[in-house]
Amino acid sequence: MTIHRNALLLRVMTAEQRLRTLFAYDRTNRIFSVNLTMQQLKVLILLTRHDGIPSQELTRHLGVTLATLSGIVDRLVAHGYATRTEDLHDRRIRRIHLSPAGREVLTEIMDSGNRAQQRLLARLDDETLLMLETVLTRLLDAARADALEQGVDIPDDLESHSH
Amino acid sequence: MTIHRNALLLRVMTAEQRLRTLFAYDRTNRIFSVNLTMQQLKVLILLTRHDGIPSQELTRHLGVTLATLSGIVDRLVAHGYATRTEDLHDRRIRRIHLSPAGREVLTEIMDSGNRAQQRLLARLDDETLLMLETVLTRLLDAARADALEQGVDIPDDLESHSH
DNA sequence: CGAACGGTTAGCATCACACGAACTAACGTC
DNA sequence: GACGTTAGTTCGTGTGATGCTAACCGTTCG
Repeated sequence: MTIHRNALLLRVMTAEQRLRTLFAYDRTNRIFSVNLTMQQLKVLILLTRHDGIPSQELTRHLGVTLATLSGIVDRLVAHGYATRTEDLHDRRIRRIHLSPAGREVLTEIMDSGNRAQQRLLARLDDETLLMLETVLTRLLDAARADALEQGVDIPDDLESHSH
Repeated sequence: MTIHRNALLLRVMTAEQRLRTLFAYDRTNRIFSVNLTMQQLKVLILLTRHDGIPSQELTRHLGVTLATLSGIVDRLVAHGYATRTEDLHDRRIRRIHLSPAGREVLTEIMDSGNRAQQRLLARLDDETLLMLETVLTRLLDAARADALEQGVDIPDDLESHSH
């Protein structure tokens, strides 16, 4: 049983990998049209998981000084992708937030294969779609259980939608 | 029927989006540790779909001159991420190839949520895994049909494994 | 009040990219 | 073979982003 299960897991992961390969490198990806540097992208990614993070903490994640980070954030703010606010309890602290435009551009970059994938979904018969829905629902349940075990934050919309 | 199907498609896509959100912004992503600029990353992405592409075509995709591209490729070659070869029929033409190291780093960047995803798969019961396998197989079939219709190249390992 | 802290600014250096110009090798046509 | 065109590389120049240290200012805390 375990051997069969391992083979099954492997088959699933291999198939997934292949699909991902097909989608991941879509050259219509937003990354080709957006004007972001790597450090800017890294900050945006960090803000997705830690919106409102203080600058000091960002410097630790990025491994740069406050002076450098200040410049990076300046330029993100100038692009409209991030905003700065003062901490409520300590006015020295600047909290850096992802702006709606920043979130949007990041979503577009990360959703690189979405359009192609939607084309594929439209080709599936209803039975397969229902199966996929079941699987995804169980995966989301597993994700929530996993997150609980890891003590990891779950995005609000994920959590509120479970009920 | 169509209304039901549309609702089903929407549910599937929404669930997928949620899962993707969970995985996409993992800050252990290789992107935080690799020393690549955006233009270099773009070239690597392009090479994944068009390995051995002539320089001239790369300039069109990137929207830069040959002089600029030459520098970018120089640095990718220096990093060990790409190689240059001469075209077999026209010795003026340089074909740019993704190196194994280049492919590896790109795979690591794109597979940002892979470890977390494997943890989730291990939580699924066999029935769900079998359903997932069926779905993925059908998705791959759809992908191949889609690619044929679009006249798009399929990576060799995808094609050879269908038989 | 003074020391410590968080963030910003200025100055400087480096790197990558971007372009046009110049150059060389290669190709195709006459 | 001569010639015009093409593909790519190199060079020089300029720009922007990043990276650091030092100085500065406002804020916090003992």
